[in-house]
Amino acid sequence: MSLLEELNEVQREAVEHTEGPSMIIAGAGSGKTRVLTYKIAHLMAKGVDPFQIMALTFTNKAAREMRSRIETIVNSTEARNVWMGTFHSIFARILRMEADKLAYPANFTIYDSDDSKSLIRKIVKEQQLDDKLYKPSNVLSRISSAKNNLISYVDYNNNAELMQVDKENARGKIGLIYSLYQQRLRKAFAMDFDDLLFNTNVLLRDNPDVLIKYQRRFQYFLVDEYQDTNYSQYLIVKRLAAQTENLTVVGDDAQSIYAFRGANIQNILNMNKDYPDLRTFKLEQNYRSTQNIVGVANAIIKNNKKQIDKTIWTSNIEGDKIRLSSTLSDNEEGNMVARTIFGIKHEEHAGDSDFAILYRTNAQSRALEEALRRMNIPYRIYGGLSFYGRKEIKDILAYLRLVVNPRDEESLLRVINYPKRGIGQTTIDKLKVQANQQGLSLWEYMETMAANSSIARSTGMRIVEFVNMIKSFQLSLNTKNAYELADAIIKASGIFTLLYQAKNEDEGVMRFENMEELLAGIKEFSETENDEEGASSLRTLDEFMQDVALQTDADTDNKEEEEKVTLMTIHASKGLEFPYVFIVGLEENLFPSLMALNSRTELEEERRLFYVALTRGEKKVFLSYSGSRYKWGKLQYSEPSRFLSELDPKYIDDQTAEMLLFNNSPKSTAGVVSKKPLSNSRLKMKSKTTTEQQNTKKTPSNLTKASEIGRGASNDQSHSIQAGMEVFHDRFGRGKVVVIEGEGENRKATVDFNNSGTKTLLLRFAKLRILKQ
DNA sequence: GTATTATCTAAGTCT
DNA sequence: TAGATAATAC
Repeated sequence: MSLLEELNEVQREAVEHTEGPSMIIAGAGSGKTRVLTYKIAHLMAKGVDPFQIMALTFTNKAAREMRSRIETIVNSTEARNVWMGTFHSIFARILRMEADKLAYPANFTIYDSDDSKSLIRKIVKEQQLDDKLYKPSNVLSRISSAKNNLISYVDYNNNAELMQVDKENARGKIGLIYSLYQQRLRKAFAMDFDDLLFNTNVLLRDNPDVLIKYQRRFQYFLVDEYQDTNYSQYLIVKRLAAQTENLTVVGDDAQSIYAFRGANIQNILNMNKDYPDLRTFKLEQNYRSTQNIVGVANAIIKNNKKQIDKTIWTSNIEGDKIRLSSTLSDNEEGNMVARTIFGIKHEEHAGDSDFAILYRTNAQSRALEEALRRMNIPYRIYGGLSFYGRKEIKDILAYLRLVVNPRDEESLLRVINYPKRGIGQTTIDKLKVQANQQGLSLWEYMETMAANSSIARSTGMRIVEFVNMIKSFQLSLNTKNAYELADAIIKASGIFTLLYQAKNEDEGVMRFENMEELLAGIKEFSETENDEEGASSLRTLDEFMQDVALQTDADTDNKEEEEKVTLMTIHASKGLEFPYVFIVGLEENLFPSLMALNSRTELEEERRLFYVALTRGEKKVFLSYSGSRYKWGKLQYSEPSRFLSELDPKYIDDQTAEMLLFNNSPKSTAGVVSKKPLSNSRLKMKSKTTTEQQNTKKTPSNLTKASEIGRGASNDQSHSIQAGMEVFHDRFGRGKVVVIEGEGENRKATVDFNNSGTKTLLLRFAKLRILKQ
């Protein structure tokens, strides 16, 4: 079979092993997508009905891409019949079909985490709990991890251990909040993200007929990024695949970066316990990156204790070394990255889309954006405040959601007085109380008001008007297509006028355009044919809304926007590759994150994250850190990441010292960069001791805190250094001071180093130690 | 009930 | 810094 010829031996074996359980341990860049794609193609070529194949991918976009590649390979559009997508989207689809078994309507709403948090905030308020103790995000993550481990709210409240832990943390009411939260979700006909998986498990557990139906329907299961599945996902797969055990999982323990949302690496490690017949394939040849990149990444990941034994190698060229640079501020870091991109574009004829800038946190994107804009380099940011996260989009979507499911209370409250229609907080509070007394949802109560014409108060009239408006939209749900209805909603609700008028304000134009973009998206949806039901079927708003909650930035295709530099978090870059990769902000407390320093497991996850970042690069990887950075509006000084000292110097082109001087403009008073050598760890220890000596009584907790302004800037010895002295520099070694210039902050020394030549160093950075006066 | 102003507070990664 | 909420004035 010709399609197999394009695979290496292990890849081919993995593809040809179609019956029974198999696990593919796929190192970074080893062609796992290729194997998955070919395996599905191979199954189809063997005559397996594509309707019997379920493939769970990490993003919906990945699924789409895989699908079109399969279509090319097998030269047929049959691949569209493979069920392919993320866990959340595939099982949301199944839940909608089987909703009645769970006493939900098929058009239930999916609450995103903002909805979830706002609901929790309300519950905390209603229960008159301390909102300092019960922060929505904390409570939600507690609930979320319970759900991911299939602990229902009833189980939770009956679980002595969990209750004890909460009590000890002075958060004994989390069980109660969980219960109320679930009840409110149900009342709103809503599920949160975790419910999609939780309820799928409930569905398959409590309805043997349904389970059997899907076990028969799907004969082959393929799961990508298996290292990032949680218990809930694991059990769904296990249940569905129990009949045929034709299960292929692909993953790499070294790239597990989602433990924070319940991903359980044990799912990979325990595969052979669950499936004694398991065949394991190891893909160890990296086809993506240069030897230098593979080498540096391997050296990094070696610092983690727990991992599956494997050796990633490549026959690619050696390539350039990984360049490490430092700057004084985050803005300069941005400038440096932009300048480098500009240079490479011209020298190496690279396109903008060949570059990616990866960072640990979304907040870091701003300085980079500004720098790219200054250099006229087109870019696109993925994640962060994504399109669907913008206020104007959420407002519109809230209307659309409300029309599809009027019991969706989050949406109702969002738009009941937007645009302003004279229904204020006091009215809403009254409505809530009355609805509660009658045991009705807010919407149901408002409906009875509409039917009951005896209400004459002007506010009552406004409520009736609002209810009637929503109801009139509902009447068109099945007669108008999604676009026609959405357009009508925007106009009739007053949103269009409001945003049109706001066009004069600074942000207004953007908002209006965003609204237009959303409408264009809905229009496109309305005009595409429905795969399953043929061209005659109307594409309704109902249908459109089903996908929206699970749409992410990574899923949106950007046809005309191809040629742009990509900015994203490392998490979002998983599975992607770029010729040139910049990893920025390699600083303590940022990467690794401050919050990950408490435990080895968390720190190891950060290290895997670094590994993922490094292995995105094909040709060149650039690392950088900055001596200072704006965080929450304040300037904070930062120290180089501990990961830098783990870099094997033989792969590194260290430019940090040069950068320090290069960036030293008299104006810039920002920043303290403590130079740390990467060449050997003993030296590193030494430098640390000197730092500690300077700050008398530096407690461990101080060490982990971001240094405050003004602290650490002092260097006792730097003031006493004079020309003629013999000094020691951590990286350049011994040398003799030739001359001292400048005052205070800008005091610098020209030093003739024994082995490194003559350098001019800013004393406040250089951390010179005096050897001989 | 609403508009304006003051104050608070968040602070990580994602479906 | 910026978004959300609380307090205040109208």
